[in-house]
Amino acid sequence: MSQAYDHHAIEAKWQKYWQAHQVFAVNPDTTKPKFYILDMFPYPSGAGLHVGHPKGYIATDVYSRYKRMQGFNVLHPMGWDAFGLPAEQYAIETGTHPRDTTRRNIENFRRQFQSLGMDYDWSREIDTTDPRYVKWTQWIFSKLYECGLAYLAEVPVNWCPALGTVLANEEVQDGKSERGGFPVVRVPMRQWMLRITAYADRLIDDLDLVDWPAPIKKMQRDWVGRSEGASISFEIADHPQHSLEVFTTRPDTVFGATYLVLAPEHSAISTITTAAQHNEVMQYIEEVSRRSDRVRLAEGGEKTGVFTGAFALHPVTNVRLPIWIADYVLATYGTGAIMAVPAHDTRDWDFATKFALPIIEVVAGGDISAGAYVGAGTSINSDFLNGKPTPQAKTHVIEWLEQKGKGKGSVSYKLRDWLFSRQRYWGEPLPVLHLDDGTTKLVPESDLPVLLPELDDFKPTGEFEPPLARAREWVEVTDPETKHKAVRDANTMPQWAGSCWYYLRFCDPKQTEQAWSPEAEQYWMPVDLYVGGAEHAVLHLLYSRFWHKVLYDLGLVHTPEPFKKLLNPGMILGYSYRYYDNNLSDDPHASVTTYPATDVCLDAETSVHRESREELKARWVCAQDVHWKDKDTPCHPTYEGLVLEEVIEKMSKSRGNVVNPDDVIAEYGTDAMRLYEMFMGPLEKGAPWSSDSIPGVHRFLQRAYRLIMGEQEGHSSLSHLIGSTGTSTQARLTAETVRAVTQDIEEMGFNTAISKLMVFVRDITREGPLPRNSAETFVLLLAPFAPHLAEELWACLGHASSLVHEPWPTYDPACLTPSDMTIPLQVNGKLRSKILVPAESSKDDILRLARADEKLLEWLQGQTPRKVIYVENKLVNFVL
RNA sequence: GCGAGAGUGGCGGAACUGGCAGACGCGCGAGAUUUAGGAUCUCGUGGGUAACCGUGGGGGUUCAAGUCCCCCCUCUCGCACCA
Repeated sequence: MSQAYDHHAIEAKWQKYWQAHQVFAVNPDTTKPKFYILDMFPYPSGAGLHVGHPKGYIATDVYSRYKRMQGFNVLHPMGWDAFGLPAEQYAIETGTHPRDTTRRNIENFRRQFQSLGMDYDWSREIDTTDPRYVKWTQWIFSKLYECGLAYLAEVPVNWCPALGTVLANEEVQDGKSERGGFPVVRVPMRQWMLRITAYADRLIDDLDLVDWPAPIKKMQRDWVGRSEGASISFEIADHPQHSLEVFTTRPDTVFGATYLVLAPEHSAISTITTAAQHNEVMQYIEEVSRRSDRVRLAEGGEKTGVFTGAFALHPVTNVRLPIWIADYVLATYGTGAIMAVPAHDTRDWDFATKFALPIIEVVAGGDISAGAYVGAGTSINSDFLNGKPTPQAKTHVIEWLEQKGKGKGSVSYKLRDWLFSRQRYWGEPLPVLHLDDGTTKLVPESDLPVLLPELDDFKPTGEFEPPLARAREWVEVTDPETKHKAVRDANTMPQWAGSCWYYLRFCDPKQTEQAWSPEAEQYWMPVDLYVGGAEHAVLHLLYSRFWHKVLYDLGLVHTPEPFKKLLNPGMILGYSYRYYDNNLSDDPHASVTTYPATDVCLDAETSVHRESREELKARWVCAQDVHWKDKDTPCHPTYEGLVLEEVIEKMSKSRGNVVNPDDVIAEYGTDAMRLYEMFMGPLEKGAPWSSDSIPGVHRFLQRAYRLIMGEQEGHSSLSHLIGSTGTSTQARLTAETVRAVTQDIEEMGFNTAISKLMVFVRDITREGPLPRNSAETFVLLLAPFAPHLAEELWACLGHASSLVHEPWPTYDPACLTPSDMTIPLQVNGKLRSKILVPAESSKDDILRLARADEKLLEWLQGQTPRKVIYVENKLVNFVL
């Protein structure tokens, strides 16, 4: 007996059909209502897609197919964020040009997407490395430059010698590079910066305009980190021409300031440090610069610092306050200097306690001997502020400082300007010329794009010189205007650049005269639904909002925000199997001792042996290779008796827990794979992949196939279908399924929508043969989830063309009313009986029937209920 | 440490404003039909012999609590000296 539902044949057939008939091509008719649904486009990595990736893509595919059937003109595009380090790393190792690697990877990704049956309009495909795209990325940079939002600055950067490049703060974790885990040191360097801080307030305020998950909004607000306070100027004893600016959010505590602290990088240090303290200070600064963040972290916040020998004068009392240097003050926040109020700031309290500095209480309400009191209260020991509650004290002291010219109200942000240069090859060159006189100018728009020079060797130079600098004839040019010698900027843009505006290019991807036409932008923007991982909660989403706002100010886009609604699909995780060994250097010839996870514990961030404290390294066994001693005991395949630890974590090659969608599709088909990923649970929730559950959804598809095609094998016979709408029960189930599935899709509740389709297939033929109307309705409801099977069934039902543009089914609400209903009867809130009553029963009818119910009477035992609660058409509760 | 979210059968998960806890699926059990298939169908499946007990634990509000209030525990994810 052959399998009736041949997913291979059906899926191949319809994917071919869709492509041949261009059914997903965007409709140029701009009078129709539009819906722009966007996936965060992927970086086409060499590993290809694993089953964790498609979850969000499948969800948008379901939703966009649904919207299309609802009559919307849907824009659902896909493209490639194709610049990036891995292709360059691969080029360094193998000499393969990143362009070739990228092209190959893109082809593989496109093939995988197509095999998933995605409804993308491939004619709108974008590749950020395409010169036709790079041109406009550079053009937008030019706009930023012209607006004064791009500037060169000497800033301390994260230099990673192993990668030969500078990394953004976000790419450094615990003092190591996020990619590769190489050590990172801080070095000053001349860099392009983008003035995102100029938009700080709007990046916070305009969050009110978008429908995003609350946690993401909060993360963005915190990242921008606006805080209001005052900057106060302190004169320095014996240096009348110098003063120190500090920023504080608690100017009301100014009378509690007992010392000042400068960040180790503060520029005033060399001026004010006394001869006696000079050596100690220099030594401290040197020490701090060598200390990685990781070491700081391990110290658990223990304060360190050194006295400069200098004193500042309190702006009100003129008391001499010692000036210290400590690394708990950050150079990059506020003014890099603080007034320390140990009584009311935890960090200052710790520091003052350690170095025996005075602590003066100036806000009542806490116990200063036990720790800092950081709450609000009434000012004390504070001269003209005494008796004032904190908010008034703040306002008052700011007024006083402003009058005396010793300070002013001010706002500080955690957000810093965006470091925009990378010393890499595989990125967009910055369209800038450096002239002899030290000035810079843009490459004229007519000369864009500035393309990458061809290189034979992609290795970083290892010096503070980008790989592009090696291409001498590319770097050395003549300024087309002045005919003077000039050099090209040899930096490239960070990977974020391309993804900052791709959603605009999708509106008009083939445009050659401009980045996008105003008409296309006007029609398609904003993105109605944007779906992608929460890992981009701050960086990508903040950067692209920033660019968008600049473009908005220039009148190039018509909405202040690019993404109306945002959704973060949860990650699909994998089971991986872990043990440890002591081969820290990965030496293949070393003699290695292995340990099970039970022997290992964590010391700060490092894995160490529970007893010997020897440092160990985690190792993983590929899931397929695990030897199962019994069903709960995974063991190492070769090291006898080594029990592995089962961990659920993000899928990655290094963990050996990757499931390839190609394999799943080959076995169960795309429709089953899509259905499984949507059925796993709520979209936003992460869950481990479990291949065991796929046969379940595959069975459902087979049942659906047989339901429509009939039980007969070999040939399709639809003779079992009846023409009418069937029994009232069948009509109701059909209407109810339309209602429920529609509502669930609207709410992105795909798992429950699928369960309702399952109920339909199970129950629709209980009372009689399948009515044609129910069959067609069901096929249309199934279409967004299992589009290939649905198309096949639709065709078999006698339709000549694809169902992609069929109207979404509707229902007659009158059909929903059942002829009777079950009313649960409770006694004291506990379910005791149920009665079946006609649907149109009144309250009195129901109560009368309830009181007559035999089971209930037993429970009442002749007592008269003290109270009877009736919930309309829901339940009756007798309270004794 | 701070912030956010989540704890429901053997498992993934349902349950709109408080109103029949466990939809649907996996797994498991029984049967039917079969006899080389990862097949199909039907029935059953929270625990307990029962009364009863059951949504992380403990209190509370209510006729009625997974849902509301208070306290506590655990897990996951962000942030981490931001003055």
